[in-house]
Amino acid sequence: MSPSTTDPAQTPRQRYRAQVQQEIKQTALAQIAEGGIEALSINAIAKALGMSGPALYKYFRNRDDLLTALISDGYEDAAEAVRTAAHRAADRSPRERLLALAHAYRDWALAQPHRYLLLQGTPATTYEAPAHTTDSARAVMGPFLAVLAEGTPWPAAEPLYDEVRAWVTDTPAVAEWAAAYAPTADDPVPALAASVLAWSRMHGIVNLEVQGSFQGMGHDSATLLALEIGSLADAAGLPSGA
Amino acid sequence: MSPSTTDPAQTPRQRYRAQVQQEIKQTALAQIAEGGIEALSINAIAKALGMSGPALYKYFRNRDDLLTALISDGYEDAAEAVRTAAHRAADRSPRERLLALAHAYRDWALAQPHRYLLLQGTPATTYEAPAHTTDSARAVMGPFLAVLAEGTPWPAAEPLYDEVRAWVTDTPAVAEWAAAYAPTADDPVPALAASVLAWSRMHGIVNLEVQGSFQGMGHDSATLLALEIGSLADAAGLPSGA
DNA sequence: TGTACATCAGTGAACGCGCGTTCACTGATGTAC
DNA sequence: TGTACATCAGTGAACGCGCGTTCACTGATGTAC
Repeated sequence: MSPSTTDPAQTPRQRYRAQVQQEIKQTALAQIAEGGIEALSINAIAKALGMSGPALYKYFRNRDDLLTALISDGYEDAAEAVRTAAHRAADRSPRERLLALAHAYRDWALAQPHRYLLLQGTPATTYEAPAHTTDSARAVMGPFLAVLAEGTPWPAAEPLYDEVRAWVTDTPAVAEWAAAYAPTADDPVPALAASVLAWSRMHGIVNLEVQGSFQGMGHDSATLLALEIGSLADAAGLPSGA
Repeated sequence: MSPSTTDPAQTPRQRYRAQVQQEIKQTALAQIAEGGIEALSINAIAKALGMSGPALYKYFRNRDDLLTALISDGYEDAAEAVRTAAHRAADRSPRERLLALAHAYRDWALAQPHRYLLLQGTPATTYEAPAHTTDSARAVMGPFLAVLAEGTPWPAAEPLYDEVRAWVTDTPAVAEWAAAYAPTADDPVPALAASVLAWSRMHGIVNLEVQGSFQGMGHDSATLLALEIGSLADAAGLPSGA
């Protein structure tokens, strides 16, 4: 939320510029929170900030540029939230750490649903997702991989192994990513497969919750998440002892 | 897709009216397929059909009305697809039937992603979901419940039971729904809890796939779905024999 | 320290656009007697 | 069977609106000598 609060290497002008840019993004988020992506309007933001419309073009090349920045920020922020949870739970058991990560992600999503939907909601067709989105998603997923690398191969997940292995060998970026987050594992495939499972289970729950689809089904999603991620942890052989 | 193709009880005028209404909806879907919900425009539809803009107001009160109709149709169609799969797999084992339902749902979603996103994508904030949406979702979920009712209570899912039980007792519509799809079960709660799990697992996978989030993770979602729903079937005690 | 110049944030007018929606109307189709 | 009337699909003009974006500009801030 507050990157580079004060960087002494910046000139006053640069600092001012960064600050206004930040204000624009915040106002944009407020608008999206209220009316969805379609409510994001350059002119309306300018008005809210007491500027003329064209002034914003000094800060963002166009509407898509602004949207891209918001999405990037969102991924970074989510990754940060997950990373923080990982640090805080560092001395707990792997099983508990995995649960902590999942709950942190959910909490982040629920605290600012509009931002979550910016990342996971319907992709705007006009807007072309930049390539680095994939990297950003991996930054969020990384800590999950790291924990799951402490587990053991898992017979039931084997059908996925071939595909996941092909993925790793075909995509250098993935190999690097796996090496970064699961450096001790001699074969990252089982942990990667487990990560994909964790990812889809977690998003299944959080998506439905954020979109309100669970309103008609009276249950606490936290319980559901604990159950699903917990059973995954067990299946993946994550130690639960202290 | 083609409700009431020819109903002899209708006057010619009514038939014509129904047909034009159908054409409008089809054109609307085509536009959404191409440019997302924000591309849905009364005027553009009229143009595509060779009519003047205001003519559409003879068929739909306004834009939201049309959108509501599209969503209703979508739910009905999805429910139909799931029901068909249930009938076709009627003589297979419960486990295989559950898998068939899930795959049918996924297939439906992948065949027309824009329609799926209409139901499961980001809710348009301007658009207020009508109450009967919940009923429609239940019509899709029903067959899953019916199959899962053939399973056995499942210790690991017990944390959910209390919440689900409260849901059933507090909501008459849910009790009715459960009675309709799981009539033989003396306690529908375990099957309901299992349904919620199936629902979230399935949507986790399908959502991510439809939104393209899985592009960067090279695996076949069908495998993933089979794995996740299969393990759920096992855990829920669904017989797999013929 | 003072002057000349460059940078750059922000303005106001203007562009063309497509949107949803209303209104009074025309003319064809169907209905009642 | 023919005539008078009602229904209703569709039109064209018009409404006000907000949008993204461009352009030539002003005036303040910063920089170089």
